[in-house]
Amino acid sequence: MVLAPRPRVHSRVANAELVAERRSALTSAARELFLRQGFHKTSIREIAAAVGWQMGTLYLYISCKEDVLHLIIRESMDGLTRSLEAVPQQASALLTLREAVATLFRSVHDERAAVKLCYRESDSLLPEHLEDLKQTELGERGILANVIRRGIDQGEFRAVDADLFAHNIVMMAHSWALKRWALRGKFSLDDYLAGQLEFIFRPLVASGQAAS
Amino acid sequence: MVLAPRPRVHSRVANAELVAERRSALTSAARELFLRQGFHKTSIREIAAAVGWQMGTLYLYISCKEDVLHLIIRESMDGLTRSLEAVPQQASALLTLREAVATLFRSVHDERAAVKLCYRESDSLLPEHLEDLKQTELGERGILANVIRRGIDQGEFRAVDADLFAHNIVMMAHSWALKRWALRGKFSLDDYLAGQLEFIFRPLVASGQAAS
Amino acid sequence: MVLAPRPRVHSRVANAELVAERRSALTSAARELFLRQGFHKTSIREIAAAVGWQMGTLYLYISCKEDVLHLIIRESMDGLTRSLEAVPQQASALLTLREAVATLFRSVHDERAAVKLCYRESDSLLPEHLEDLKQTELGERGILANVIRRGIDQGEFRAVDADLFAHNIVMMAHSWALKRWALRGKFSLDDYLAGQLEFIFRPLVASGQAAS
Amino acid sequence: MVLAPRPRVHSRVANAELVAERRSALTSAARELFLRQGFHKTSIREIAAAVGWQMGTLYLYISCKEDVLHLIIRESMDGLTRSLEAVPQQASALLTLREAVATLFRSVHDERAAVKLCYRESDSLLPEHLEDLKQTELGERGILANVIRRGIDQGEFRAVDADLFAHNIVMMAHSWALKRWALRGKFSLDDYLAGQLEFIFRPLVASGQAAS
DNA sequence: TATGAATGAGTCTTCATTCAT
DNA sequence: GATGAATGAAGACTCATTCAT
Repeated sequence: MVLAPRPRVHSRVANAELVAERRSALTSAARELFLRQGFHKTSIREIAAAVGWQMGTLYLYISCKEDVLHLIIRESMDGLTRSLEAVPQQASALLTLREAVATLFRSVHDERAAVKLCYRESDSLLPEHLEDLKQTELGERGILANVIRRGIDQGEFRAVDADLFAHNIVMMAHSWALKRWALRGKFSLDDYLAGQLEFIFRPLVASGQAAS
Repeated sequence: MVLAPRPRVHSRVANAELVAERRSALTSAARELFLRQGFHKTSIREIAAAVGWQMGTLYLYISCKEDVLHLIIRESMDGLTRSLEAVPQQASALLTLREAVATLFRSVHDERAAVKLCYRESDSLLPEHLEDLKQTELGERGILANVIRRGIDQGEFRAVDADLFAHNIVMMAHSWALKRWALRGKFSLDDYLAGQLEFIFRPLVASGQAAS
Repeated sequence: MVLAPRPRVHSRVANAELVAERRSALTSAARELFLRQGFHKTSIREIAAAVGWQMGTLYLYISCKEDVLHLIIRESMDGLTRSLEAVPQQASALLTLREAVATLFRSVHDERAAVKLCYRESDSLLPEHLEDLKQTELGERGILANVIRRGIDQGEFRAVDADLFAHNIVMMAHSWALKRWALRGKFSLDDYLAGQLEFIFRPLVASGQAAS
Repeated sequence: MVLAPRPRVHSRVANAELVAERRSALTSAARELFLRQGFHKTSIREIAAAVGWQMGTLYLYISCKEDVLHLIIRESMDGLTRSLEAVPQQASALLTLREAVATLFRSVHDERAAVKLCYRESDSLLPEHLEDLKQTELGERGILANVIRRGIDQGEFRAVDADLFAHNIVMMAHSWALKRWALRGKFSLDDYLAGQLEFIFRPLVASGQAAS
């Protein structure tokens, strides 16, 4: 499959280091604003003020408001993917998957602001940025699905639908960011992880006893 | 627990029947617009035009733009709750839950437009309307959790965390609306339901064999 | 030849009389501003202030800044065409042409503001409005050319190129508006008309003596 | 009459040769842009990019955007004047005028881009630059008027108003640049020249037969 | 001489809401 | 109960120009 090249955000400034530095300041200021008041209710002026820039300076580093959202989301999603890819592939698919799930949950927890933004504001993204986001998410799911497939091949796991299973795991992680209001108070992140691991491994391991 | 009274949308028109009739026309026109282009990108003018009203008329039946969103979401969510409450409580918790899950998935499928709106635009709701939405969702989860608890009490189910389990089921349903782009093409609704039932009942029934 | 339908300026207001009245106030205020400071240097805010409206009100009657320019130009050009069409067709082509030229010069004098705008700002017009302007100008030229052709057919005029001749007459008229700085001081409008009539009829009448 | 000294465009660079060379590159790049999209719709950034300079470099050779327009227009108009002045003064005023008209038409054809700019954008010029342009145009008209006056004095031409006549000739030339859309398709430049010569000499020569 | 990041006032346009009729 | 013209603050984005390096 030929993937479209990942979309780039245009900058009027040539110096790549400077661009990276400035954009980092930009995203961390804007992320907070977007999360607090949403993309549409945040004005470009507020963003500039939050970073401490003038309006014109802002537009040296982006070309439209949507770019800011894209930068925030991409930064988080890429970090999340990298964490997942960094999980070492152990001989045991089960142990690998356990580690991957824990990593995923923790990353989503760290990036919960961005994850919420993805669900709330993805329709504000430019089409190519939305497509990029979808591909990234499919990539993450794919990493999990591959571990599951390996476990099935190795006889560790029952022959479940790996894609659907991976989808469920991703949604478990995302819902920690999306539904904190419904979970927080009852669960800490570790509680939540432990609880969900039970539901993940119970249907996966043949004997019915979850890995502990 | 004392619940806040459900918020009402103020109307300048006295005749309750007329109000209901007009609002029904309003929501069905607006739902489509909101889904297609989002709440913020849809102007109140477009909505009026879509229903065939003048601007002034619109404001006889609502008091602000956010009311329209609330009306749409509440209508769908209430319908969804009613469907779930209508599922008959059979002696077997397992059969009851099966039926409830199927009902939930099908309702979410029918109301997928509104479900997407809930995730995308819930921050555009007025605070009291958002709170109402959350309570409604907790109510749905509670219905499922109660069936699960009954199953546990009756010895049909393993002693899982009923709330967390119910939460997972709700997210499975919602993700059918939220992630159609990632599932459609691989699954029909029935495929999806069948696949997820496997994952639902496998960890629930003691022997490890899913109900079929 | 099939002409494109004349472009209409969209208005959000239904009442046609009101639209006409408001637009008349609009154009007379904007004409002066555009003439004094040019289209680009005149802000839409200034226009609104000059008519005594709020910004929103302005956009009830036009849909973009370019519409204002178009309204001004079309109003003048249409008036000019009507004046020319109103010149009675006498038996003598020569007398008819004399009258038409005088009418044209006087109309251009009256509408000199708009004529200057046409030359200066025509590139600011929307493409369809520019095309409309060109057609209108060709129409005016055509009226003169037809009289000339009739004179040739009737043996009153020498067999000149009627289109080119009409073009020259139109440019004589327009240059009264365009080059006042180069003519005024030396010529009054009547002087200018008398002088140009000499140059118009000298090459036209066979014997060489201009009509007086 | 004492003329104001011709306005100079200020440059921060001392080396006169370098300035001339750079400005030549500047005007040829900007002329095209201005003609294609107009003065106001062309940004100083686009101009810099078209010449291949940085923003700062541009401002070493001009002091404001209007200077660029002035440089373009003055360059063309001066060339046009020089062409006209280079026409040899033959004994026959008629032959001299013929040659001058042909030269004028051809120069305007070559410089039609700049001529259009003069009419469209002259109001964007700084006042002193506009005045300079007017003086230049009056100078051109004066050259023609002088030939006509000589012809009258020598008894070759009828006693017409030389200034008005010269004005008409200039407008004939300019309208080739301004109204190509209305003439092109019917006339080549040579056709147009031949046709207009007829109208020029017919009222000028006593007997009524045009010079051929 | 050349660079290029920074400035900040300014641009056109939109839109939720009101109220006299 | 219905109308629809009017409001005016707010929106995103541009751009000629400068100045420290």
